Amino acid sequence: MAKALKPTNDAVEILHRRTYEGRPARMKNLEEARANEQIALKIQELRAAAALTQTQLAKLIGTTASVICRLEDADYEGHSLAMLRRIAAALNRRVEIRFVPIRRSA
Amino acid sequence: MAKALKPTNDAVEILHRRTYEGRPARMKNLEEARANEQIALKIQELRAAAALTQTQLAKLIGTTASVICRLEDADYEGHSLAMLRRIAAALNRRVEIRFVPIRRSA
DNA sequence: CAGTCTATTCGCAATATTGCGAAAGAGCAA
DNA sequence: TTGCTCTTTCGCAATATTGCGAATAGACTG
Repeated sequence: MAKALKPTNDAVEILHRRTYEGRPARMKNLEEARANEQIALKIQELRAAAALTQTQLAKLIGTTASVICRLEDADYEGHSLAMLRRIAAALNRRVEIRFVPIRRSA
Repeated sequence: MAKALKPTNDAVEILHRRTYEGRPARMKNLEEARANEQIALKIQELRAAAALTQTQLAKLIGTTASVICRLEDADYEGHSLAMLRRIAAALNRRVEIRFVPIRRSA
């Protein structure tokens, strides 16, 4: 029968537990949801700053308004780098990606 | 600025030369290709900094080594936010996305 | 040399994202 | 009210990304 927590000095195993098993997936989803929300908001802001309607921006990047609307929905979870870049390019910007260290309090 | 070949120990510069020289097809989407390349490199760096093998990182995010290898390929064009976040989370980081204005001068 | 660990490439199925039209809601002005 | 513009939601097909094993190559050690 399996031990609840088998002894290990395998750093990978330990980190895996910490990341996926020991923790409710809720936290990760929360952070992700927040991030998605911010992306949606950012797209909205960029479009507004450029004084474009959803239809206009859609045409700029070669898609339709419903797609833009979906991207600006705070609950949308399907953001992709490809799409963000298309929008950025249309608005004369580039997508900068950084891996920022997280401070895990206690 | 001079674009003539000069001695360099800048890894990005070296990789850039190796990737683009003699491949005019790339010049079209140069910026995007370069961005993908930097992402690949960044993943490699993060993994190395964490002292992980591809297999170990793969297990951390619940996939296989071949997937990690693909992500670290400078020619890979399929980078997604979802995957970047999984990697970031495993390495105790978060993905920060910014739309930065493009300076086309000079 | 064999053995081990790591990295890379390939092919295809499974899943996720995008494309797109149609319909309807919201707001505003005449 | 009607008309107009913009936005939002829905469903499904088309495309893109991921999962994953197997095979290969490279580096290193004894």
